[in-house]
Amino acid sequence: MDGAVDALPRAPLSRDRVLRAAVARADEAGLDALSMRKLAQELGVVPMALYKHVANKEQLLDGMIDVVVAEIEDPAPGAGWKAAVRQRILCARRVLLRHPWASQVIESRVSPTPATLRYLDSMIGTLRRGGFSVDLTHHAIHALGSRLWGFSQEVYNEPPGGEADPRTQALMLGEMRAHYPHVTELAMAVSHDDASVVGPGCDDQFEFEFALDILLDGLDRLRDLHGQPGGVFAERPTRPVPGT
Amino acid sequence: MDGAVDALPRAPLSRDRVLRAAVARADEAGLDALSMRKLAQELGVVPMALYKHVANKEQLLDGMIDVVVAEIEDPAPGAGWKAAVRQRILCARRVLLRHPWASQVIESRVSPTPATLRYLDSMIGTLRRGGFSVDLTHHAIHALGSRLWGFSQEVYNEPPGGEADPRTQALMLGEMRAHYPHVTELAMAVSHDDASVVGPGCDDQFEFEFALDILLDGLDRLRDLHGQPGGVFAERPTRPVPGT
DNA sequence: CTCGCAGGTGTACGGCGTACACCTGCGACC
DNA sequence: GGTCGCAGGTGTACGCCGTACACCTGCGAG
Repeated sequence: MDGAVDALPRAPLSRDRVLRAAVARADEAGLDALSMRKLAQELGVVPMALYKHVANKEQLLDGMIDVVVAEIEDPAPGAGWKAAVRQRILCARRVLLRHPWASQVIESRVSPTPATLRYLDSMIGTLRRGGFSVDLTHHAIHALGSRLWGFSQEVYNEPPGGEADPRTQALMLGEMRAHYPHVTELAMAVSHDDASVVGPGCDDQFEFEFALDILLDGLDRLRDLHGQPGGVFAERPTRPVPGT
Repeated sequence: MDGAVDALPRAPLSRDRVLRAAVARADEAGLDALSMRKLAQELGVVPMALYKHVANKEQLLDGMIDVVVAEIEDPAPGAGWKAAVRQRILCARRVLLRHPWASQVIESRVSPTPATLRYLDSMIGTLRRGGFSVDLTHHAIHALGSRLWGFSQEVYNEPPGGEADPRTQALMLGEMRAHYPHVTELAMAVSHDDASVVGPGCDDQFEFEFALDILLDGLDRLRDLHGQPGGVFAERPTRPVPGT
């Protein structure tokens, strides 16, 4: 009974296999459904086996981010800095839309992993070659913030209340209009084709690019001021004195 | 032994007391240190007692955010839209710096609470009175994103490796320079006064205002285009057709 | 006087991350 | 060819978490 029966003796684990399985599970079942125990089960292995390949759950998450960030393609060479940055960030966004859990995890990381450093380095390089001073580059990276990684940190998409029957919904609408008239006006205008206030209603991709372009245009303008004597962001501007 | 001894029979719980205690604990011990059990213990009560005042932990977090957001002061009346928005957001930032855990919690909320709606409503109102069309207001809110709440969603502040003895640190610096030259250049320039690459080194407040001003200036420009015939963000512009 | 109910309690369950001791099978080396 | 070490998988156990559910208790309304 125990001879050559167990046909597939199960491919051996490896850090890579663990990470890929974790990413897959998070993709299809969400981040909450990703526990060391469930992941181990999915790999046909006892939970503690994972710890031979990742130090702990934090490092698992680090590794998962590395996998995801590595999916962001290199920029097409030859374009201007703005097109290159824009294209790359939109690519990052496409990647992150494939892995909806990733934004939350990226936010929670405390120190960068190799793939993120590679990405950052390349992005910084693009700006520097585009004529940005070191300092302006620094500010630009901060200003882009999470948009660098392709997500936008939306405020609440969902109205309160969720779905309810139309009658109470109409009632809630009245409440809303009374207490938060401006929010209501905006929500109604945005979802003008829908009958109700609910639903995403707004085009996330548009909003993302809208803000991205404001930032890129603003940075472009500042870049042009660079270099002239006393220019705003010439190399080594005086930093504001700390602690005032 | 059990007469009038237990001098303070403990003030009765209330939703408000629970929320304030939770905020206090998170402030001083961090979000990870906030569990229903610990919170109950701090209130001198058995864990399940809390559930008479909040439905579950999610609702506890919602309530905590409400407490924090309510601390954001109303704008001084009479200023222009830009000054009003700017001042209010900087106030929000001061509040959030007092409650470092709050940004993480805000991000994780799924539907808004009363105080956040109040805040949003007021912010939208300021923009509308400042001459923004409904649509441009909508885009503006999205573009500001988490900056509305006073946080900026920073990319990693901390370099990899943490603190180590100077020798290995110098070694790591070499590694860094080899693999990530642009990141290293930037990091060195930013922390030019420190001897090492580590440390925050950069002025978060400056970075925050830098990005904020780019956005506000960009929005201002778009606002000026409004209203003229065929203007970019006149009322009811054609939305990009979805799904292309 | 009693009845109901808001508010506090006790016990228990299932899930989590992971420390620690253990086993096992394979490749290196004498 | 025998031994040894060690990488990799196992089993058990601990302490923490959120919270369901039944229970008690004391107070104000009737």
